[in-house]
Amino acid sequence: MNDSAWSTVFAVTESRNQPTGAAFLLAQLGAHAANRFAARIADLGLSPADVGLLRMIAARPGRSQQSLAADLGVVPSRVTALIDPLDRAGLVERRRSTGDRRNYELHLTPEAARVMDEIKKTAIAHEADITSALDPSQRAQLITLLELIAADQNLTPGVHPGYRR
Amino acid sequence: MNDSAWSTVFAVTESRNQPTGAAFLLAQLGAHAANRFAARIADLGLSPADVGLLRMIAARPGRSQQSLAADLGVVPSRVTALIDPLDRAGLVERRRSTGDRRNYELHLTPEAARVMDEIKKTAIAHEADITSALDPSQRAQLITLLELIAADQNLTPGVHPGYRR
DNA sequence: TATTGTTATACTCTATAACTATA
DNA sequence: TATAGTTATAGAGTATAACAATA
Repeated sequence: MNDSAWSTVFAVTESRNQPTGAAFLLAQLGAHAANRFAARIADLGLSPADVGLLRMIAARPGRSQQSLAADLGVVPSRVTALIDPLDRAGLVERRRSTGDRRNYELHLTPEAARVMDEIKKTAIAHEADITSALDPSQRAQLITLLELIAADQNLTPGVHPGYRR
Repeated sequence: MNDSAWSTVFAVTESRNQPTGAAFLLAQLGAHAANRFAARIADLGLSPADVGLLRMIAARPGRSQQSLAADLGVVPSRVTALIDPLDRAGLVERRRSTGDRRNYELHLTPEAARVMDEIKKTAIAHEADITSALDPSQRAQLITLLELIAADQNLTPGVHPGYRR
């Protein structure tokens, strides 16, 4: 579904030509921010899912595919498919656990470390890009308001709801 | 991909435990707002796409599937699949155009008019729900800041980017 | 020959279930 | 028997291409 289509989905004020509510603006800007980030990391040959996986492994090296499946909320067979390309790309290494030879210990390769640096640079550039219209005071104000809403909506700080359903 | 997964995708500040950037908050709240709206209209037996289609037809009754395809940014065969369930549900009527019998003129049924009322109520409740943490002045402030960003990012007012790619 | 809409086909994403190796 | 991971299969969503009816 493209731009025009989504505009009609979230429209609130039918009396005017354009939807103007805060809910619509949030959905519009949120999708834009997510799309822009996806486009940026696509230049690195990665998908948003790839970045998530790499970060999860970086945060806890040696973790199993099962633990990843649990945290991701997907079935184990899905993790196989998600890790395969990263393995083939030489970014993730599957090492048989010495203690329990049924499971793998997932590790990032040295190459992945270089990629993670690029991802970090990309994330910082992305943040600057998205907020470039605001001065520092406005940016702080925006974050305050957004955090008020996030708390009110019972969103876990730092946890993105994804796009499911 | 679920909550925890997405949190790692957009993380900006690796030195802290949580991502805190405005870009992340926008993506988080935008996805939340879109998900909540989808959940609400699911109670009406509709998908976000259905709502978009109904609104597009309501805004220009008699329009063809081709024009819908163009505005939606999808191929004509996709429109067939999108309209079919709405037709079967008795919400959209395909009338052969008398002038050019190749195309249909799409119209909403009286039943659809009742559904549109429900959608409107839902959208208003949704807006109130999402912004319930803010007082009127804060809500105006938020909209101002979001509109600054939207303009800076060259987003067409009232046009949602969708979740493509 | 060009256009509107449908059908057939294929590709991607994801889940369920059966299977292998290990415990 | 239970667990980690893989493979096989199926269903949803969407695009491409071939087709029928009409122009």
